Amino acid sequence: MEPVSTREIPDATVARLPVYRRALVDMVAQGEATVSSARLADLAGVNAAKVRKDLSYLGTYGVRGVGYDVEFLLRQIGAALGLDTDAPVVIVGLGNLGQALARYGGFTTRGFPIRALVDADPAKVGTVIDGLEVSSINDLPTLVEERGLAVGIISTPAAAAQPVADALIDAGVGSILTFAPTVIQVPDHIPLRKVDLASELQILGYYHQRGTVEDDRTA
Amino acid sequence: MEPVSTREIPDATVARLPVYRRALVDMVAQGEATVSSARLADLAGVNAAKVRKDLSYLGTYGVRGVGYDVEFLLRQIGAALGLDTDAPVVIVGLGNLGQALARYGGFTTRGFPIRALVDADPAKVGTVIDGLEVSSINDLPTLVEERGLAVGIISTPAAAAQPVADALIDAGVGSILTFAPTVIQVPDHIPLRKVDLASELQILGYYHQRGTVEDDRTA
DNA sequence: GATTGTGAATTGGTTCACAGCG
DNA sequence: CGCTGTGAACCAATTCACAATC
Repeated sequence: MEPVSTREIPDATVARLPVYRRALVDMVAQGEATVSSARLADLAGVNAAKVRKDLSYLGTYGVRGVGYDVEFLLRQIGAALGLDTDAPVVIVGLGNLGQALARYGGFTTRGFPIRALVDADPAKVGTVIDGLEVSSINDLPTLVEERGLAVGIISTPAAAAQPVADALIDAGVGSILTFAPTVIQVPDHIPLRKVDLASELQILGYYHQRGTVEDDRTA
Repeated sequence: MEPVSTREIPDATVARLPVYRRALVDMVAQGEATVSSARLADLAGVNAAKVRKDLSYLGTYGVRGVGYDVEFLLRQIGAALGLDTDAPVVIVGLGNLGQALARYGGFTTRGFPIRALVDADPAKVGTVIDGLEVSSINDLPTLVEERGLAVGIISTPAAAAQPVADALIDAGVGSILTFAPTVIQVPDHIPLRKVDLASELQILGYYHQRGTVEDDRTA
């Protein structure tokens, strides 16, 4: 039994794999059979050397003088990302954002079906969003067990985020994606990603200002 | 007239400034007057050396043996991020996500008021979301001029994202935040940030798999 | 005595450039 | 001949560790 992927893949590479993956999905749809690093780089918005180095961490799957087999590469990337098996998702916090995420098709499409919705507000518990009934946060342990929930999405206000994260981890959820505008602490073995909408705008603000500020002396 | 901030701030530092900023806002609310790099590091989920180095790019604002003045530091970070002046936002694409963003309070709070909503679907044009009337994409140039729109948020399907980005830039919008699951190309002088929900989950998938995979040989 | 500010060391990531191979 | 795979060179970011100084 070979392990599916043995080597360590650098973080920066891991973060680009989904982008390559999407480009490859499009290429399959177009019926293209092989792809060069230059072409894939173009579709992914990076340079060709980076594509080759990134892919080399997965294995030596290219053919010199030819390129990479599109379908094969797609499977390898999928395997590296663990997309072979579904990872059911629970969304906690059904405000504007949480409800939008619940209805958003993009997740379910590949490997991340939304299988539970949870909110602290008793008025929301029992309502149905996009065909799923909203549960109480107290039911998390049962839900995780019964539905095999693997990923928790936190879309609560900042104040609730840390207790919710704790509850998710206690209940057995294995990784967390948070939209709450606050820092949350999780044990080392729990992968955590953070999407912070307000921060994104502020970062843009910096570069915008930099670009538009007149030079003091135009010497 | 000194320029507000002259030196180049590293990208990684810029991305952390909003996090420090939020911690400082909380501290002001708690009435704390000074903060050490260690404490701020704790609140921001990073280490103290990083905080000191990051802040040193803004200027030498600390006092040895004491720490940083909370309010003063907050103002300096705000200035570095260009938060002194509002940057009105237009949201293009009012599906689930776009509508949720339109109603999401988090933006408006600090410096990024949502001032226009745009959708390609004629059935949506003229409807009102959270007090704002939805406009046609053809009206972008007029809207940008009349409302001083500075930031465009793209929450359209992938296929529409590039033309929408082009239209935003043509109309004079200065920076772009995109949620569309595709690569977009913009001229060098336009700051662009990308939030990709499906990718985030896939990245989590990698680390989850890594952590949970049994070692081949448990030697 | 406490805590900053920062050179120096280290680590991680990107890019170059070319040998290797189909 | 074309394109990959990868050492080597380069650059950016992080961390260390300690002198400066309130």
